[in-house]
Amino acid sequence: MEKDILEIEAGVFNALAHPMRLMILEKLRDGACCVCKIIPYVGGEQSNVSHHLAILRNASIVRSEKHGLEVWYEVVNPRIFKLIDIVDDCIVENLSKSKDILRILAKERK
Amino acid sequence: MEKDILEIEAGVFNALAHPMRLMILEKLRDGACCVCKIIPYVGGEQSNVSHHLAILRNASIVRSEKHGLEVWYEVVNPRIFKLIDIVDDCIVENLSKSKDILRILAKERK
DNA sequence: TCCATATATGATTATATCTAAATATTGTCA
DNA sequence: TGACAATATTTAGATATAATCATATATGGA
Repeated sequence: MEKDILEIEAGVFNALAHPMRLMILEKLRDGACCVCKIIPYVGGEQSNVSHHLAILRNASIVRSEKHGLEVWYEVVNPRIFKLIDIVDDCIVENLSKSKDILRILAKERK
Repeated sequence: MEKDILEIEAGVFNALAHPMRLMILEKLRDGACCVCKIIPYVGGEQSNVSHHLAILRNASIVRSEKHGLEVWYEVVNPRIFKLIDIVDDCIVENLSKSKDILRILAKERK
């Protein structure tokens, strides 16, 4: 039971573990968006973008809706952005720490 | 430049995208812990656990320290738990929505 | 120094994922 | 109905990842 939850969690993280999919989500920060806008934004093959959209959809991170010929995607739960923001913060923190260390090392070498 | 950040972000999510690694992090919620305690907790081969620890370490999610024969691991930034908690919440939300839908469908079928 | 213990690393195999190209599906309009 | 546009799905080859087994390294003690 507990193990099932971990598998689902891992699935969500896995869906987020690709630069193109993160880029798609950035595009969706401002709200729902047509695939025809997403493709030029992320700059990839149509089939490849579609593939990654399907992965996000299967992980229940986004949902899609048809409007005539177009398909619009939107984020199911905006809290997903909180996740990305936290990771972003942590990365910036780590980077600035590394920078400090480099600076100290540089001084010591003088 | 922007693309580099997305790659690093994806790397962090990727490190979290495995049930055993999430389980290791659960074990580390209470603080630093010896590998010898982690192995029985997650219930896997020693070398396999060690591999997964290395993946978490390479992603700067955990760090290790030797104490005699033992190696102790701890989470670098406890905010990582916030990530897991948010995903957990979202999953629970989704599941309860699905449950509601199933209930409605069941009623309609009567 | 030699041995036992704790952990890490490397090699191998099976499996999953990526990209890109081709093909299929669906909706619109003439 | 037929042709076209937007998107999805399938497929194949290349690449990456996971689990396992065998081996290596480091430490503390006899």
